Amino acid sequence: MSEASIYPFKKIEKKWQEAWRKNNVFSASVSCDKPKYYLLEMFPYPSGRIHMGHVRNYTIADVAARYKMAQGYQVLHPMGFDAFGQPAENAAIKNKTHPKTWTLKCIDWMRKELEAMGFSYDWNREVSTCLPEYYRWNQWIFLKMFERGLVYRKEALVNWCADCATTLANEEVIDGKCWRCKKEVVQKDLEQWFIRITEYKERLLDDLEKLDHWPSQVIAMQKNWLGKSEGVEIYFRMKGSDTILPVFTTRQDTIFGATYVVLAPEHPLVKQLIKDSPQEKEILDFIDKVAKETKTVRTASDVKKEGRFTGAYAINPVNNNEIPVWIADYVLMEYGTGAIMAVPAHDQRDFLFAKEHNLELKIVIESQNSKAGRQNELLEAYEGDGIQVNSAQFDGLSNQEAKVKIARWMEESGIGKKTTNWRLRDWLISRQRYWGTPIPVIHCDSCGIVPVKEEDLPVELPDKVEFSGTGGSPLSYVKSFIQAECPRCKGRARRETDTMATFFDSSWYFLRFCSPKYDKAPFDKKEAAYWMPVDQYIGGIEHAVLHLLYSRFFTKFLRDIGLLDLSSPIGDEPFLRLLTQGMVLKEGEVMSKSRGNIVDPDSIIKNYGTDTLRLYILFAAPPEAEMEWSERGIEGAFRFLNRVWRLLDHLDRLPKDAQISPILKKETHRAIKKVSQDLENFKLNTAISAVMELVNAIYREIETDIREAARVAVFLISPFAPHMAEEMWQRMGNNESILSAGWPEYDEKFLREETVTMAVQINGKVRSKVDVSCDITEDELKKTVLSDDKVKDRLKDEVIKKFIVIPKKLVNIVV
RNA sequence: GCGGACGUGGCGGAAUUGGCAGACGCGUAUGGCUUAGGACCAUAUGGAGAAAUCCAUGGGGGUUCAAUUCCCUCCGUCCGCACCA
Repeated sequence: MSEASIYPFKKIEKKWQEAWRKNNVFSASVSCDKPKYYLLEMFPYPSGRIHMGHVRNYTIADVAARYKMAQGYQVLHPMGFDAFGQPAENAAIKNKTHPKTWTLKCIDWMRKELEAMGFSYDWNREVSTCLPEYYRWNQWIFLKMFERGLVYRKEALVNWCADCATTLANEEVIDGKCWRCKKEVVQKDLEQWFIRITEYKERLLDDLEKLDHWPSQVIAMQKNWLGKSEGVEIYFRMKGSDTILPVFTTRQDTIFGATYVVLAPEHPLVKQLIKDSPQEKEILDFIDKVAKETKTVRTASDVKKEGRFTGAYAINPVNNNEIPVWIADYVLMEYGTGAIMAVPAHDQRDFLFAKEHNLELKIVIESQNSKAGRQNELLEAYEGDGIQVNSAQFDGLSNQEAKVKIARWMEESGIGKKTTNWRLRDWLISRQRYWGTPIPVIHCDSCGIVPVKEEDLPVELPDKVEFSGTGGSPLSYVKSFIQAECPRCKGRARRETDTMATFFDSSWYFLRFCSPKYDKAPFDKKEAAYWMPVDQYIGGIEHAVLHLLYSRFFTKFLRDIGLLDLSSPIGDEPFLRLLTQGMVLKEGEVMSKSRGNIVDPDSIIKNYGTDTLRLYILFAAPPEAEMEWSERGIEGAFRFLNRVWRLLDHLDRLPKDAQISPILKKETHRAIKKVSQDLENFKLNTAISAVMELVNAIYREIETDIREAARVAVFLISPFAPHMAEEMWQRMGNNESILSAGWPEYDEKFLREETVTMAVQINGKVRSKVDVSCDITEDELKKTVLSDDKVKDRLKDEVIKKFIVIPKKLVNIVV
């Protein structure tokens, strides 16, 4: 390749990035006469280097931002850094640098990389969550939650990652492993800080209905996570005592088939039941054994269900049958009441356990297809629908009907109560780490837990800390930090040393972007009212339940306390549209450091320029699908951009007598229409192919007057390859940035066709084609088609039964 | 087990209120331009066949004049949740 045929991307990209910065073209402000558009990407953790996932995420968004700007929207497109978190602390231990120094350096580095991609961020609005001017508002929001009873401290079994030396929220435990370090998570009894997110569960579930523009997958995942399940709590009485044992079930229709009861080993009743009994020791040993198992082992489906008989009996309240009480590892304390009624005939887990321990089995639902009397042949539990049998007054009903009636009957007779159970737990937010927002609370021996006064915020992180990397929060060794005065009694007190989970920081950053320098509240109510909700949010699917659930909760809470003024069709939901971009793969695997298959964006930018990288990453696959990295693909994108660039030469050499080509005119307007529609719907890969088609058409008509078509091509490519577009636009004689030149409009009149080629089908198979005028009548069309040689040939002796016309597309002759 | 997404050439992918399957790109082939080219230009490119033609959107079935698109069923892949009672 000769140098002359390669477009000077290095020079151009630098030139325009500087121009955009100098002229502040991406700064957003409240405007009365323009519609607003808030475009947001999930802000990155400042690891120091951007990877292809970032590139893809931010490029998708940047195209939308530039398109909306060109269309005349007032676009808010901010960027910031989710800057607290463990990697900084680990780096501190390893490199003997302070987490703050390390983080701020990484932020600088990353900001430069993002700028080199030419992204249209309003850098005046940048926020970093690790700075006191940001995290003081974390503390402020925490205090507001505290005031309203949404924050509490409780000793409980919590998830503990020994490797990270800290607690984890349920949402952070994936397959029993730590979401960050992938090491096994254990349960530990600790006193921790929780947020009562469960208070909002109904709203979090119901409002999912409003999110029409979210991927169904994310909606499903959140529903799943909230895990609403409706059933009945049934009260069993213990034989020989007044103790009541409530169990939860969604299958009250099987209550007559309950042949034993099972408690979780941790159930508080267990110790009381076995006290002084002969099997006490054996059972305590069993409980001990189960407690030592990790959750992954305990819940593995291939593990045999183990259990012990307690020696106690419970009374089934519907028929006064005495049934044995067992404990078993397959019943979990944290769900329902920690106790179940076992119906081995109609629940596979109970079935397996009953077989194992020789327990009674009683059929109460008969499948409609099966014959009665197969009790002894059961090979597995029957979990489907059917007709009630052995169920007293409910015999003969369908089980679905019985479900309703039994629930009502239980409520009326005091045997049970309709209950709704949720999977969602309260959110554990305290972490035993340094690099996070200090929880603004003081422990006083006489006053107990006392919140820090609002005017004393922020509680700043002390700079001087030791990072031993061995046990306990580094903050708990900083005497000057711990020593505090009780805000209430002024006595000597102790400052809380736990910090907040970083998901707290990211649950409201989108609101901070509306007024990032505001110092009277987390955000300016008026500014937020103008910009919110986020019109388009773009990020990875990995936050489907974590960040996206917390953010929805925060927004609702902040609205409830009157801080947020939201009036949109989605009410107190923060994100109108959500796009979850697919992952970038190499040889079918996710790019990752550990796999060593990373392609560094910097090297691509160096060799081909950022416009090529941007174009390629969007062209290779639809935004929400996975994409496979291909070096060949990069070259193809680069070739195409060079082809576009060479249009400048052809414009210089335009023949004096060049005529406007009606074909090219049509192609031009068709391209505007197609690209605009595709951009509207984030069909970016096909938008790019439409631009390619236009460029191909220009080259086919290169002898004609291509000026309009070339101008449009530059516009249409501008969201994807903004640097090249700016440069070409300028070289085509324009002084203003293409960003302020608007977006081309298409005119239907150029799209109208005089004639059209219609396919002629006989019995649904294409047999010929005819060129006809667009406004041909059906009679004339029929005549033309039937006089076509190929058709005549085919139809010789056939009788035409039907003649179907799809205007401008095809005719189908049925014989 | 429950829930979600998906299955189209050698490859990435187009086409959805049912209407010409394979747009666009990659790769490949042939030719041109060239001292040369991994640059550029032109042509071809789902499979079978000399051709007419036939076959083809994971498999099978259905609805229809017409199905990649709608329905049923089976197979397969990916993702989320899960001894959740």
